[in-house]
Amino acid sequence: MATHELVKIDSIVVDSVQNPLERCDVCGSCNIVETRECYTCRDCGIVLEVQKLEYHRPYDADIVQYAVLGKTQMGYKSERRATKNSVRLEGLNRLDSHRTSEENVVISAKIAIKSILTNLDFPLSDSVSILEVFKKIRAQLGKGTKFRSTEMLVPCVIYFYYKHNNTPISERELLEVSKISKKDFNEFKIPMASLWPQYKERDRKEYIIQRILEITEHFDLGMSFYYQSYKILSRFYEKIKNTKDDVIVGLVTSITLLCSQPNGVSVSALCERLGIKMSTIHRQVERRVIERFRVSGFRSLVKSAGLLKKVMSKLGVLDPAFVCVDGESGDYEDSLVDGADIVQVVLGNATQVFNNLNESKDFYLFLKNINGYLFATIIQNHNTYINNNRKFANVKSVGKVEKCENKKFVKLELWRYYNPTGPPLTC
DNA sequence: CCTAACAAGGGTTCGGCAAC
DNA sequence: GTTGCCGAACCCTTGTTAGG
Repeated sequence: MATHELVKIDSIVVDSVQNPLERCDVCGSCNIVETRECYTCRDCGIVLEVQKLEYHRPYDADIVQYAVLGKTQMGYKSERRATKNSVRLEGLNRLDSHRTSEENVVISAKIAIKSILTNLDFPLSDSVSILEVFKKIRAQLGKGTKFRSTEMLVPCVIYFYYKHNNTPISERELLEVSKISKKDFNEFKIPMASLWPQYKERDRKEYIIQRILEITEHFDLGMSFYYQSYKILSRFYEKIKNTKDDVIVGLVTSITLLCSQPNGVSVSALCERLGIKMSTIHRQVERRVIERFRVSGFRSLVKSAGLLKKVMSKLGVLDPAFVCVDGESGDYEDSLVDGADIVQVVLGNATQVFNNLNESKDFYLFLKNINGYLFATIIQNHNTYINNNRKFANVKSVGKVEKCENKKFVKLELWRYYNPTGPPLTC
């Protein structure tokens, strides 16, 4: 290899102003032109040592100046042949073109990553980190295995990289701009968890919250919508987490949407934005809310918005701005209260919750199990309950009752608790 | 101004597919 | 077989426009 360094010249010549300060190191010609990246000899195709930044990527001093054997291209083939040093240039080019298969994979991975990031409008600056993950994962895959190829691995790595960083990425759009099939993509999700353990550490809930915020901002629904969705998410997360992130986002935002005043945003538009189907949300609401709490009268997602709102209100997850106005939910509530049975409950730290001021007053919690729903009232004096002929006043649902195998006890799931800001009169 | 026809978007239902 | 999700057909509602 010659003492001078060779750099890529496969660019378009943007001007032909001769640089009088330079002379070709190989042929001595003064016929030097300035391209976008460098100064090039028009007679032999050699690029001079004087550096210019590449227009399409950040300048990398290591590659341009110190690459082993000069991993570069020395002009196009026709250019090399046209010079009087064609034999030597061809030889140098062969040396220059020599790369290991792994180096070729990295190069093709770089190209594939940048191509996908460009198509998805993600910053190219992420490509360096993604490539590092790509290398780590590929090193763990045995030779000849299915997902080792660039076409297979790159889209998978990009997907998990952004999911890990809680950055929303559309699986559908990713597959559209990738060569991997949906089937293969889904197949790779399982081994990926073991190949990249850091992925398990991602805060999935944080990703969902980010998506809720993104939806709120996209449809300009206001922060009350965001907080309400967040509250529903917190309340139901453990019960609804066994599905895709976007479906969870769609479920909680759709519930909020249906419980809020008409604002011109449809559930359909919301689902389309999330890349999920409205029928999926319909089924989720039916299973996770209607069937789970054994609510009757459900017709369909939108038609039963009022019913959904009543259920959410009774569960205590609706903010004041979303709660039903008086009289709106009367019939439903009454239907739940009828036919009560008294349930005896032993509360461990009840004093801290209901009487944090240590006043010398006794508070009694009376509970009713009504078709699996727990209703409660707190009475200051036990005799009040007795003297009122065991009449339940001001009852509200506060939880759910599940019978245990040992019928001496019931499992209580409280839907809300009361901050210890003072002794409650009634709940 | 009224009405009918049409289009478009939203919503519902059901079957298919893939994963378990 | 069950579950979860998607796709597509179909229905419904609403808005627009043309004709009387």
